[in-house]
Amino acid sequence: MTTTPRTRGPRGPYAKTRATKLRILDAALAVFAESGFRSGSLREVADKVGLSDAGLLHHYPNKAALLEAVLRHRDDVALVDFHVDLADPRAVVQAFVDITERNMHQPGVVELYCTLSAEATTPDHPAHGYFIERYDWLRGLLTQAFTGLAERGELRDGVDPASAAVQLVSLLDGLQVQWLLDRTALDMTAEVKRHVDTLVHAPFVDPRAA
Amino acid sequence: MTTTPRTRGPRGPYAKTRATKLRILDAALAVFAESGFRSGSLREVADKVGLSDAGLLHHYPNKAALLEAVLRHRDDVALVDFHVDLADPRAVVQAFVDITERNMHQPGVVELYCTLSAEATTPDHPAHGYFIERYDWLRGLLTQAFTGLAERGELRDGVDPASAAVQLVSLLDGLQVQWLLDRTALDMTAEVKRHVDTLVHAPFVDPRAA
DNA sequence: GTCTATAAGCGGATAGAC
DNA sequence: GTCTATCCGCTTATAGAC
Repeated sequence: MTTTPRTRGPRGPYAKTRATKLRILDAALAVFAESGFRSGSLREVADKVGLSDAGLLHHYPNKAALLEAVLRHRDDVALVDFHVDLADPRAVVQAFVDITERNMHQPGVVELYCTLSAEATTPDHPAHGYFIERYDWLRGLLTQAFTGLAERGELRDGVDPASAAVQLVSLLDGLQVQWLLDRTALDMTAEVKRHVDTLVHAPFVDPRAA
Repeated sequence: MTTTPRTRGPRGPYAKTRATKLRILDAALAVFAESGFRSGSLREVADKVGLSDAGLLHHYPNKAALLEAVLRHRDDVALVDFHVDLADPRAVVQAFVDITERNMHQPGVVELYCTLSAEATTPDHPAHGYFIERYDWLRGLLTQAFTGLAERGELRDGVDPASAAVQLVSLLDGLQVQWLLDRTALDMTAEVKRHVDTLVHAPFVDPRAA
């Protein structure tokens, strides 16, 4: 008794529902990015899609479910682009530079994570657990990468891998706030590159160029 | 014709008003810190103080005015503690380490700036201008300090003062998000010290210890 | 699958009594 | 200086028609 999930496939059954859901996720991303989860309203999302409130709630049972869907969808999309060999420390670090570069061309996504991560620091926020896990994962990934670099003797003396991981993640987040406030104030990619160069024995060349 | 400002002085006229206003500012800080400006409600602030909504609005004409008062008050308080010789580059950099140390003992204040700065990245936010100016000021202060260190040959080779300024400010902000999410995840002060040590020729001793 | 109607509540802000 | 009363708008969510 195998039941095919009927929402799968671009042209399968429920194709229209699937398309609507994607449009809803896009609109919700924009609204939550600009106003956060608490202040962003379902009505504004619905208006953007051309639906009524009730129409929207047919697809996602409530507001928190919609937020979770937005975050899960972003993760899915990100994972498609971001297929990096986790065993290659240089590739992992380079990926963070690349992501920064890409982020400068999608300010909406930057705004989403910036706004939500701050909002979600309170324990009762629906995305609180999500962000704790996310940062744990990011720190772990980078700690492993820096450890790998250290073993190859490519890390500058006195640099602690776990510490370098925390600091790189912090740098990315902090740069985003200043960049969102004033996009002429700084060049995010350049700053991240410069920072990485202070950690790793120069020159840190893109491993894909080899 | 000199008119004495009657709200001045701890025991002068309107002393009660002054005390009430301070209690309001404390309560508002807590509410805006936890929920941000948009989601935080005047009612919650009023309840904390033991006032009605209307009673609160007698002291501050509207919500935005209350937020501005909170931020201005925080600046006043901070300036009292933070009287650093701006001509001494080491003292300025050390002050940022000290502030981080102090912040770990007042998470409410950290939450306030973390939440509001993210929320205020949208141009229509009442604190948008405040945060643009604040970051400009912080970057300028640190750029000057790092330039001074460079002139004395105390900056590591290849470190650009303006870039170091942006990165230190970013690091502080980013650390705060992760710290608020999980206070066991990292030691903010230790990370800031470590970062400064990678910029300045070690050892970077507290100038007050000399 | 999307709508209208409706419930039930909270939001900021004003007017005027005390 | 603080209150009560009130206005009006916006919020999420449900029920049921189409």
